[in-house]
Amino acid sequence: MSASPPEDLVKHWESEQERLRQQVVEDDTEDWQRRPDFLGLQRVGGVDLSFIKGDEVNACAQLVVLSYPDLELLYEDSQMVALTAPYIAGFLAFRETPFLLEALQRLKLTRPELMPQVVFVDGNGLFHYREFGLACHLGVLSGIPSVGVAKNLLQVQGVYKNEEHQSQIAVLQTGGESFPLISASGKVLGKALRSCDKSSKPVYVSVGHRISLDTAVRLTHSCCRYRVPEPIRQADVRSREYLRVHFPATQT
DNA sequence: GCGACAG
DNA sequence: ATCTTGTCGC
Repeated sequence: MSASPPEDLVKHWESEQERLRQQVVEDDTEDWQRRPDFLGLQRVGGVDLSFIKGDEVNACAQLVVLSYPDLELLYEDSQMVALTAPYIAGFLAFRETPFLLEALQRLKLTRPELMPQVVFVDGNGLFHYREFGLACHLGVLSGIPSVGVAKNLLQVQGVYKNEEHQSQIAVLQTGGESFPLISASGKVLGKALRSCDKSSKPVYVSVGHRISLDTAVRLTHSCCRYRVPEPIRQADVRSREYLRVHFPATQT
């Protein structure tokens, strides 16, 4: 048996994304999503991976569940994992999804009553080269409503990080204001959101699964104490803290 | 060859 | 993702 050349692996991944893309539900499927105050929403999840400096393989996979609307910690799980897939822009899901699904599975087995009603993902959803980013991937494979929130703009489908984009950002004055990210074909793939009053740098929100874009943007804003929505921020903080405690930097 | 490149 | 201290501002 010989390993497939990297280019063959990428071709396989592309076809897998195109196949799973058909299963994405871009609409609100839950009652709480249609309520002005999200009445009925009680648990929001966040996932993230943090890495040891200079180590491409070992990472801490983190899942947190926060209460809504108070955003207090209900559950957290940190697990060291060994990644196998490399990071390739557009294929982040093949690197991270397996370990995020495992975390959700552990929660289901140990504390099923704490399963989140929606999960925030560090990365894009439909705002992606083939409209199937990490948030869609995790959403479809888990069946849980998901939202993608990227901290940096991915130049995709005719959306450019140019002066026009910068001027659109400059118009956003207060938390909650946004503008659409429109593909060359005219579809709104996501929105740039000023997530709080304090930060002028927007986050990029897109549909993962089982939620509409407008609901995803509104929910993201309602989960922001700082620029990054609290579920993702907590997952990031806690996974890095785990690494700091368990893998202290080597001193010279 | 040059630029882009979620995390 | 991570490399990295101080610094300006509320």
